[in-house]
Amino acid sequence: MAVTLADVATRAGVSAATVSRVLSGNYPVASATRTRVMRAVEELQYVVNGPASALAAATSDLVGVLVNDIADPFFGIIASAVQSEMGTGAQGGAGGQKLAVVCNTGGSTESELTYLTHLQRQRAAAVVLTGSGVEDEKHGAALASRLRRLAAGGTRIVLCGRPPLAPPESKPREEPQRGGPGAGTESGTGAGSGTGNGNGNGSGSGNGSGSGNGSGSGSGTEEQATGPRDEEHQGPGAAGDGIVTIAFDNRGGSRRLTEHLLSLGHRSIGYVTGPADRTTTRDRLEGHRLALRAGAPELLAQAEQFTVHGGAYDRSSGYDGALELLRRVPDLTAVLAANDTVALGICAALRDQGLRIPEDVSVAGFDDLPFSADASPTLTTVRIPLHDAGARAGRLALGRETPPPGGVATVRTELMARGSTAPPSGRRG
Amino acid sequence: MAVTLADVATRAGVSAATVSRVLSGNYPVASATRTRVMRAVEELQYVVNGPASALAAATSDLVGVLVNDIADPFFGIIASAVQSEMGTGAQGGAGGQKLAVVCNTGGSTESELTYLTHLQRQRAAAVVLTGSGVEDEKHGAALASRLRRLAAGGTRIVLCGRPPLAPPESKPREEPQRGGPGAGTESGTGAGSGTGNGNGNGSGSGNGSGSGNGSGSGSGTEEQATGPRDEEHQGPGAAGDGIVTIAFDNRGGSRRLTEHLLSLGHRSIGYVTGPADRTTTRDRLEGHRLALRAGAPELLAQAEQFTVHGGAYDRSSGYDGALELLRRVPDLTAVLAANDTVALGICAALRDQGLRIPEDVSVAGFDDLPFSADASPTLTTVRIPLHDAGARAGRLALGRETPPPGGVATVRTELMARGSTAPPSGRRG
DNA sequence: CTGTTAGCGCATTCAC
DNA sequence: GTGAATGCGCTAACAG
Repeated sequence: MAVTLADVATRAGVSAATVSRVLSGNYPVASATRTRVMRAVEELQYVVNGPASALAAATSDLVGVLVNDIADPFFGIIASAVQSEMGTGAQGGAGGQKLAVVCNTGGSTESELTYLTHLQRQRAAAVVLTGSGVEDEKHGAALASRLRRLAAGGTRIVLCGRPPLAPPESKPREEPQRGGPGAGTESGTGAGSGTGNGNGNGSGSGNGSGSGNGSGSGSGTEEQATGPRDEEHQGPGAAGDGIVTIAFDNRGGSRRLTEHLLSLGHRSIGYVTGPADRTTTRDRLEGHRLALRAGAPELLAQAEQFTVHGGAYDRSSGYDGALELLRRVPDLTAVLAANDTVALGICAALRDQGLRIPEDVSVAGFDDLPFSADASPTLTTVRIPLHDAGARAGRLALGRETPPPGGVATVRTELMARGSTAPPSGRRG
Repeated sequence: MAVTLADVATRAGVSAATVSRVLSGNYPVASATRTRVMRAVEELQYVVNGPASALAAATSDLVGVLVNDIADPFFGIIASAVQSEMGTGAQGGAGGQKLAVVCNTGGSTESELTYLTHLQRQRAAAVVLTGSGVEDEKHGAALASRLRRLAAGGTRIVLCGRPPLAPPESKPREEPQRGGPGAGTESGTGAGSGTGNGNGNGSGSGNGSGSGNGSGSGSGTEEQATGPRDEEHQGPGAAGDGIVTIAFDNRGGSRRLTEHLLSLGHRSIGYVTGPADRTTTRDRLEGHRLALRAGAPELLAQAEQFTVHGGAYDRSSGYDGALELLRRVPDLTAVLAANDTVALGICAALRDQGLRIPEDVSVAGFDDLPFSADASPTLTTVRIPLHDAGARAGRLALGRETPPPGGVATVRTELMARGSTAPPSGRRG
């Protein structure tokens, strides 16, 4: 059915072994025969049989990039960046080329596992998981074990945009995804939940670097291992298993965003979250609550009433959420969105209700996707260096960059204050 | 290094063949042994070796989806739809599962070819090429030959969102990508058209089908082969080589859009195109010109002055293009964009110039991406059923749907008249 | 229904 | 430098 190595060999008057050597390039071959072989390859339009090659060599050139929603530019940008790093193989020839393929899980845990299985079947060279993970204990365990098995099999694993894996054996108690016990992760999930009030952050005292971290939030720091430095030698999911992660400082960014609103004078701030069980959703909400606790603790009591749990990171989630918020809190002066896309939906809903942005209500998103700067009004949001993060993930996947200490790096996020936020101004008559 | 079929076999006390049979599922096996094998698989955490399997079976479960820009929702939506069709294998088990992976070419021809090579290496089950193709004669030939070779090797090829391949030997003269000379189906396009006005329809006389070509070459019709029915048995790229294509009626949609503007009273209409060498760019521009020819022929003379050739399908292309247009034509009353993203850039530029939309200048996009309906003002555009088209492409790729007659189907596009277009109104004082 | 026997196409030892 | 073996892990005929 197809031309094989042997065909090329006969055509070139050499042995199959020689052809193989010429093709792989990493072996001394007389330039005379080399050209002869190359010519035969050309003439026969020979294309290596991947499976056979992979079987014999026990390696593949596939690099999988898992994304939650391929129609969302957030992932597109990351995936594109990852892939941009693949082309530049060390070898000039087609030798070191890796094939970056993106797999769309749609945010489904089963789909995620299925893709991982496929990738494992193909003996993928690396796998990059992007975006928020699902906070399900069972899935978390299944995912972690499969990932570790993959890593053990030689596949490089990179987490990009989600927290590091929970440690293997440490009996997970309440915070499957989070760091060790010491980590004052009050917040962990919890925060998100109810008013989370009362509880002055467990970590309280001991800054516990962990999440709680009232203060400047250590999160902002680039290149810093997320794991509690002061506790063990290496944080959770540390280099031990070779799985490296590039986390986003969602919490810190979210916190700064709310501080921005607070400083503008807002005291009636709504929040439309992302899907309930996602790490990103939780982190951003936590950041918001942290800012409230620090800057306007009196708002914490009713926090839950000002929070609508959106079902997805999409436009309609924002649209419906805004409507619901308006119903609950007629005198709302600002709304925070799970991300930029949700923010756009919120804007649409507000406009449909005859409200002006930002005169009547301020709106802010998260991510700073390209369209945010062009929206009308321009959207205040939190910028995540998605491209840089993706590119780094790509390099890490290729082993072209040394992993950060502890196996975890957190990229900084930046507040982008733009036209959609302004001081509240005693709305409508 | 890894557990193999043989390991599972011994563990289960059966032969490797039996294990293989239960795993592939398509063979009678005693349910007793089946469960025994399954248990062994579980216990050993066995995962099939893809390369070995593919080598032995001479088939793979990979389906490649090539896109020009993964960060663009246009492609994300199509890719997502394609992939949504993969899951539902006929078999209940993990048997029929195909792995849809998307490959980001970045619009580069070399990259496109490279990915195709990789996919050919992997003996992909199918390949779906989405979005506009590059109008380069040399590349077109290289691409066509590689595609045909792939098809010959058993890989199903589906073109989605681009015109069918040019016929193999027919010496391409001026229109490498286009159908035969006879193609007179103009009606297609015009038909749906709004005002359906006079429609001079160039086809009348000369109809050179070529670029200038008044004649539209039947884009509009759904399910109709693009190729000239009346000429040969099958049009270009017809089922002959097994390559099936789902084309978008870009020309017809664009034409209707311009007719909409014309009927609103606009006579000073600018156009910011997409990249110069793309089929989509050309088709949309042609539709625009067709509408002008039919509805306002006097504008044709200066058409080129009203046209800015954008460098990409992105925001900045629109921003810069609008500025340039304003410079050339101060009294511009409307601007058409290559697509929605470009339109947003145009809107931003206009606003930055103190112009109101649509009071001062009307703007329209193309594609009707999700954000277009939420833009402010809501964006007039042309809707392409991207999801449906992608899903169909997916089914075709899996062989789960019979190809359209002639191997080519054209999906209809629909004018979405919204808030960004209005009658011109003697702008600014 | 299940075990045996052959390769699938290529990358590697080894000899020469 | 190059050719001749060997086996990667699995599937697909054949037997039984």
